[in-house]
Amino acid sequence: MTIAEQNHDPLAGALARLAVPAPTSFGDRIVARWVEVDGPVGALYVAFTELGVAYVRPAATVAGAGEFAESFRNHFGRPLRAATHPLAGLLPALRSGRSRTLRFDLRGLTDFERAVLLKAQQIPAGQTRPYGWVASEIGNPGAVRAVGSALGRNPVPVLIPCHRVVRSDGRPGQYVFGSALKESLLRAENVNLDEVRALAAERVFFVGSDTTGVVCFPTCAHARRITTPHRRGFRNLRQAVESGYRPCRHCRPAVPESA
DNA sequence: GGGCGGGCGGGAG
DNA sequence: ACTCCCGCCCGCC
Repeated sequence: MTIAEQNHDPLAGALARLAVPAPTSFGDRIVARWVEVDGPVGALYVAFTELGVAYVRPAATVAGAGEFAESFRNHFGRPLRAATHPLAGLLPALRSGRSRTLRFDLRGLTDFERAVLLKAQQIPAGQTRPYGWVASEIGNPGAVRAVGSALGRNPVPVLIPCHRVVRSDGRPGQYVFGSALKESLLRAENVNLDEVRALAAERVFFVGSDTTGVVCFPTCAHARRITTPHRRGFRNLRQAVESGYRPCRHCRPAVPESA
């Protein structure tokens, strides 16, 4: 029986009006859609609801679209069907590594988890920040491991770039899909992991310019512009501040909590 | 320089 | 509500 036919039946019509309160099509309010798109290091399955992107998996980490849809149903309790075309803005976001204008459906998450993900989203492509930085920035400087846990539950990896959150000793750290994929993602956006590693071997985790007196995380766009003769490395931020440097306003290196 | 415990939020009973 | 227990950690011995 169609909606039009129901409308000729007073009872069915009344029920239909109760059951369909919103302007968008009933189907799209229940059924989420999925697409397969090219990501920076291979294909991605991307599911989205009426609110935005809700679930992302690298195609290589699931057996196929069927398993992806089943996993989505388990997590979100609603069906998933193929979309005719990708969500607007999805492909540009993947191309640029910037997802700030893309909409996400993060309703299933706690406030803490959302705060962590929104902060991770602010890390520019090609740069990294430590877990402790995310914790400080969201106002919970001690919640470092909780940040790791929250990132581990990121339902929309790659798009919300939890792979840009790394260990403070310069190593990439763990990743939902393994640290190898984390490294690949970082290399794909031209993070110089070899340089970071070389600096870490010399216990350098912050880089400053002796002309500007500004100290940055090594991957900060401003740190990369410092010419070699003026580049100065620091083991920790306290050391830099004691030498008269101030934290960069763009990458905002945080004071170690135990200092 | 590797191991250890502090530390916090979340989730399962 | 109140345990536990765990985690993409951190910095200090």
